[in-house]
Amino acid sequence: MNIGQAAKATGLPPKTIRYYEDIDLVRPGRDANGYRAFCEADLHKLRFLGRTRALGFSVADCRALLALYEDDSRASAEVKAIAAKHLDAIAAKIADLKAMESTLSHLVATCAGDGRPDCPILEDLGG
Amino acid sequence: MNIGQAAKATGLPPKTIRYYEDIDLVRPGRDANGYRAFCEADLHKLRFLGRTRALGFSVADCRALLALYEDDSRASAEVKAIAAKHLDAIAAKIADLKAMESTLSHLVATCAGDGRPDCPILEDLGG
DNA sequence: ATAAGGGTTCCAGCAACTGGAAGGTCAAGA
DNA sequence: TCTTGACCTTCCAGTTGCTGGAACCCTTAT
Repeated sequence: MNIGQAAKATGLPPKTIRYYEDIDLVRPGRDANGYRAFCEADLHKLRFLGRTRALGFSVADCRALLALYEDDSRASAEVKAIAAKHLDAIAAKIADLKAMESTLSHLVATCAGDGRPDCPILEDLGG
Repeated sequence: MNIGQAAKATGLPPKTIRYYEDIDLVRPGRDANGYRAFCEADLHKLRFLGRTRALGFSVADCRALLALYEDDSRASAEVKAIAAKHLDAIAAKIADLKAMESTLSHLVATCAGDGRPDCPILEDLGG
């Protein structure tokens, strides 16, 4: 199976798949003509990576999770630790964004948004 | 006033201030010895940039907002448009993160996190 | 024969800094 | 006076996770 087919099968762009090979996340074989040859196990890994990335894990975390996934003697505590830490990071980001949203929505609400120069948004930003 | 003083006065790291000069967001003068010389207007700009960046605006948006700030004949509609668009982007990010948080918190809650290999997190990620 | 539509590699660039190296400047203390 | 330490300068490289593009090869159909 070519990279194009693998891309369709996994939902990842070909460029991304090449990149994942480049950083050794996946190691497809090669056909005689030099084309990458993806087997089912490769596709499975790629889908795994797609899901972990979609959950916002860093590539480093994805690598660690993949290694744990393939290690039958893993301790689930290791997995949970990575996930819990990421969950904290997500919560922190949400809090940051909510603070920005709160500030900004107040400002936007009070700005007339017409042709005049008076602007509470800029007044606030200017200090 | 040196860059170190300016950094303390604005809360921005010296490296960041140099970077902002590099991309022409601010243009401090120079002393005879080659050191940057920041005036009050420079500090004011830097504080403005610090606040806009803290609200999550891209540097491109910050540049546009700064230009509007310094343009007495601006229309507040332009400012509001930029801010409203950013507000939408923030809301979208929050939604994304909340979805991740929801999925991940369920998974984390169901994982024993002990020494055994059984792991609902990995089972889910594996498909 | 050729054209379209795959595939390959490698290099550059994005955002917004940050770290570090190599070196110039300045003020204070022995 | 010399030196030490804390500044400052420039420039280059690295970060994260891809993405775009150039130049070129392979396969299949017309």
